[in-house]
Amino acid sequence: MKKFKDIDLQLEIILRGAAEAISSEELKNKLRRSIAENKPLRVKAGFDPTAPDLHIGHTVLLQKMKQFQELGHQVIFLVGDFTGMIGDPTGKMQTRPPLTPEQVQANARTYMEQVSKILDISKTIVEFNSRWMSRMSSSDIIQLAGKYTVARMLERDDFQKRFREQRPISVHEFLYPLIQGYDSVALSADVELGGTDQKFNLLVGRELQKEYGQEPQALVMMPLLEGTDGVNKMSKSLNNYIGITEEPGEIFGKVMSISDGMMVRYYELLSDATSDEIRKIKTNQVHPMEAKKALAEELADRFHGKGAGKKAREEFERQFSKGEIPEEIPEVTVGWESEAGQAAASMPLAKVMHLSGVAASVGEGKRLIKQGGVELDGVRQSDPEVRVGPGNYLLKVGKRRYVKVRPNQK
RNA sequence: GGGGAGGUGGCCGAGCGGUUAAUGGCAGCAGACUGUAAAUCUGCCGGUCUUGCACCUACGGAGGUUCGAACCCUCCCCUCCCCA
Repeated sequence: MKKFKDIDLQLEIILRGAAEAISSEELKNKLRRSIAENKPLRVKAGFDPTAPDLHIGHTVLLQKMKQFQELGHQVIFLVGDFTGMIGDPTGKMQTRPPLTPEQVQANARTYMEQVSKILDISKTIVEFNSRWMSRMSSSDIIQLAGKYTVARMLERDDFQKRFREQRPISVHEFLYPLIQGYDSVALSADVELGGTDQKFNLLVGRELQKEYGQEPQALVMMPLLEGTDGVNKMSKSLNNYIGITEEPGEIFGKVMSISDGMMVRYYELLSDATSDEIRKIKTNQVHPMEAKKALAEELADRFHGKGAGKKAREEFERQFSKGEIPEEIPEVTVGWESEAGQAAASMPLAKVMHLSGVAASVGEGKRLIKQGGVELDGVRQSDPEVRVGPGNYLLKVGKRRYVKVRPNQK
């Protein structure tokens, strides 16, 4: 009974969806040896401890880790708590405030909770790079820094660009790739997984492993997932993300709102669909909307358990295909009070909207009414000054926001 | 150590003494069209109310000059560049 599948099958699974591998030849050799020695590969992937709220963009990497795991390899989930103090210079050049050990622990727990939706945690090694980094002395660090040259450091696109444009590069930013690379040494990684934006850092890992007498790790790079806007990479700060802890209906809805082009990409990077199924979608043999619903259902299921997707889908169809009101609507209690704290006979609808949280301000409420975006008990409102007395109301704002208003009168 | 540039609404970026709550772009929101898609078009886009060309808050911070300052002066904080 073989523990590992044969090389070509493994390789095919590993490279599926990957943007680049360095090199597939090396990877193949490592797999061959793994089979021969009946020894799993040590597969490392690093995560930043500052943002414990994962979105589906992060799961591209996690899916890949899961595939390694299912192939019988040892996956190492590395929390870059030490590197977090530096802040990866990729893209933004802001140094981040260092996290306290308690924060790191708390974040790590949250991480694990979310990651367990994809990975088998019991088979995952979780490491913190502070374990070895915080023990390094200044001279150790100087020694580490001595393993790499400035010229090579400047090969990095980001540094090169900033150097050319005479924008600042802090010296400590050079340490980031070195430490990330050293992590591979400390973990004796056979493979490192990362986004394409990590290419330079991953390559440094290979160099350092050579310096420290290890065989360089193979690299598997996954593309960065674009956000729901279809343009920028998915990120919380751009508010174009789909969080994995979001409600199934929310996940379903957000998937439905992406463009058809993005849908194909999401299929390739997130779905368990076979390449044959994906090809059918690409060639329009499936109605794009149907394909999108299937994807939305798959993802809702993944993060909320089997069945959640179907329920979200039914809810979605009721609300949008049939135009019915949703089953579950949040209720908000609103107090009808005048400034003096007395019970008021009536209040502007716009104010009710503000108090119930569907409008950021009374002014915005009026604006929404004026623009025809507000329905009260199914009747579209047009007068921004309408007043309503205390009572139970069903308020609809825009296409999808519903709220039930309950009075709270003293 | 010396010299210079700059900090404006979520972001980018105009304005440089008085109709400036502040041009424009992006993002966002609403409407139309749809498949809650894209593209497109339209409108909105600091807050409050007694809806007035009203009041409050806002152009890094604190003072000052002025009838009046985002715009001028002083001090402070911060960022960046050049020379050494």
